[in-house]
Amino acid sequence: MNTNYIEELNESQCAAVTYNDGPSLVIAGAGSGKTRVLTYKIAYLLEQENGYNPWNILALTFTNKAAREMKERIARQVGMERARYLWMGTFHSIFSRILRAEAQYIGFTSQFTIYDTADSKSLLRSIIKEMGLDEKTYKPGVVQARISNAKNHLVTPTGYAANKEAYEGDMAAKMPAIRDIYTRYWDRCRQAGAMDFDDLLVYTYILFRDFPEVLARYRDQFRYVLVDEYQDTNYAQHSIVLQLTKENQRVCVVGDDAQSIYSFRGADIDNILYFTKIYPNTKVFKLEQNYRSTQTIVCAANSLIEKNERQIRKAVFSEKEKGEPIGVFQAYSDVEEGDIVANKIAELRREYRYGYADFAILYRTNAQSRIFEEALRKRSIPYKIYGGLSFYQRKEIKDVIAYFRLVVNPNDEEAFKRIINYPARGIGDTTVGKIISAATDHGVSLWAALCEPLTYGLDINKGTHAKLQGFRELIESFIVDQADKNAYEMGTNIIRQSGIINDVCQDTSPENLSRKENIEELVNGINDFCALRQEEGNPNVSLTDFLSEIALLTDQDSDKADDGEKITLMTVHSAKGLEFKNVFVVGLEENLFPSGMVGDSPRALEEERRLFYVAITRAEEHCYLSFAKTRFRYGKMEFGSPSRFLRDIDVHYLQLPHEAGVSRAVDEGAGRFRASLQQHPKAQIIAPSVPRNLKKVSTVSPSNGAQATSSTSASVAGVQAGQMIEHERFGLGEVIKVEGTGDNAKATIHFKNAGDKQLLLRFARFKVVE
DNA sequence: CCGATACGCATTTTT
DNA sequence: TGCGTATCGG
Repeated sequence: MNTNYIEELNESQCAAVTYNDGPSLVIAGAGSGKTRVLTYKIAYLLEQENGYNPWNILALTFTNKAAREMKERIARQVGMERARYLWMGTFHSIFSRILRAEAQYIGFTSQFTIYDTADSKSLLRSIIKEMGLDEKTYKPGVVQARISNAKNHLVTPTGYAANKEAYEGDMAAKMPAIRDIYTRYWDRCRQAGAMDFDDLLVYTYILFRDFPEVLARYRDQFRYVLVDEYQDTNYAQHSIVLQLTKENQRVCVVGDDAQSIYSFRGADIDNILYFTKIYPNTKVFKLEQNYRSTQTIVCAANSLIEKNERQIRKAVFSEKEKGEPIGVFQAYSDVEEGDIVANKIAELRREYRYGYADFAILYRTNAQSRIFEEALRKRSIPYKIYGGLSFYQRKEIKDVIAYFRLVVNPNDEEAFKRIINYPARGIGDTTVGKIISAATDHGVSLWAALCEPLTYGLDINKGTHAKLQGFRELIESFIVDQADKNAYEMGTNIIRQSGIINDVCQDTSPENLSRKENIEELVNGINDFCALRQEEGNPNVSLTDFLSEIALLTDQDSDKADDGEKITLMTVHSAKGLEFKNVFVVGLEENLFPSGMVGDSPRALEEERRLFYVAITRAEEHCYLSFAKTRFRYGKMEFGSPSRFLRDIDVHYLQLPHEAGVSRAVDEGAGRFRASLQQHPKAQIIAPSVPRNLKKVSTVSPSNGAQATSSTSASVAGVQAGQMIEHERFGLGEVIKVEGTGDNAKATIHFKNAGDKQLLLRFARFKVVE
């Protein structure tokens, strides 16, 4: 069933989809169907006569979510059999896959650890200490940012040391030792068999640069490369894409320069602005019809972004109704701002019968959320907050994961330091310090030093020695276990035998309870993961598999199809790519939005303006802007003035204040309300100790592995095409076909919400619905 | 090795 | 203000 591209796409979309003779740049205005173009384009490439095989296509995104959604949409068009072989994923996940396969070329093993930003900061902190540098001058965060910046520009320690500009910059910042820190950091990561997020890019670049035969292999495989959100790529990403595509020029990048808001993470808007200079034969397509917002919203956003100097000019338009003007609210205080917004939401709900999920409150900084939480809670309006700690960043989870990491890669320094004395086993900082210096003196990993204390001249007493060897034996026993245990069995084992369970179960204080629940949730997660992989036909799911899966996962990904009817509270950054019927952009004050950090940098100011542009263009039907004249910040009352951005929007599209008549509520309660703040949203989805209704997973019983849980397998035997089933994870779906028999029986199922999947019936957990 | 207290500091965060 | 880290005392 070939897609009818002309009918389902508008003219410019269609042109962008069907042009594939050379490099192309698709400038996709907000709400213009960017993802649609990308998915149709890939489908088109697959469906053409003599078209591409799925494994010939590399599609890079920035989030796992985007990759997953796109893959599902493509699967709907060309079928899962083909879609599953596409190379589609984030830069980081695709590159880590390549690096694991080619690890030996660059002196790593395929088990290398991925350090997250906390790991890398912690390593930097200890390096700074070891070097005897002043931690006030060399703040780990600042040092980390500089090193990250260097890596994003593909500057290695050698290059950095030789780089005059960098050194002068460091001198000016009174941090001449950064180049030495960088060198040590680099070596220590290698010693630990670890890469940080930036390294995944740097080493991929180096791999391709230094081993032309490897590059040739991938270049030949990836006959077409597509990149989403190109405005957010950094120099390293740009360079790798160039390595892969310079020769055959089959590359298509999609993005919107007006939505480039991640320069603080190294994104370089010049990549998109000058793409046509790098690929001189680029054909440029502009998607200018906005299908999301009313004309008023689109025009207002246009009038705003027009004030930016650096951009690719385009004329975004909407053919939806004109809509209402953008309302501007002035509040006397931050608290009143919360009241105004909450009241307006209630009013809109009454007037238009909107659901709660149709509303979003967007702010510049996370700190602003509290005021709105309070206002909404006072009125019993349900809401959910995005942001804050992700599941995998919680301390207790990181502790458990550290065990996993050390078992998979004993050289992992950060994991080692984290658990050498957790749970407490009498190995203090002094001992760890000795291990570190012995290890660095001899150029070996901490683990190596621990295993052979004599060889590396570790000066410790008998008792300590015994404790260290006890730890070694513990980890080694886990390493041995790996051979015949799957991730779930390993996980439960480790938690029990390491003493974590005891530690957590000891006291029954409320916050400890949540720690326990989190660990249970993690165990459930491992179980789910194993089950899922088994359903997909991979019987042996190792701890390594689980680790490489979660290293690059973020909270946003664990898409808990949960909480429906709630108002969304989030930063503008995290709202990118989303849309809501009604959007409130709040805190439009100087020094807040635009952020006070922009100083007098025009580039930074323009980025703030783009951020505001992103915020406004999230709205489909109604958009409101608000500011407060006073606001509590850092414990003090501050006076603010309306954001200059309010004047950037053509007044023609605005409905100006409205001295909203809510001032009665003024500052009553401006004091504190911290006591009763709602828990982190994550808490709501954490499994209660009693397993979830559909699920039948025991976190306690041993040896229950991830084998099919009993209740379902009986009904599974007689599954046939045409039946409706309900899967524990994917929900409702229709059986398309069943192939194979016995243990190999496999069903293709079309899920309403999860797309097409092929599941091994032996493991599949679902029941037939009448 | 843990707890209490002091200090400093503070955007945004796709990986 | 309120959190996370640093430091000191038991």
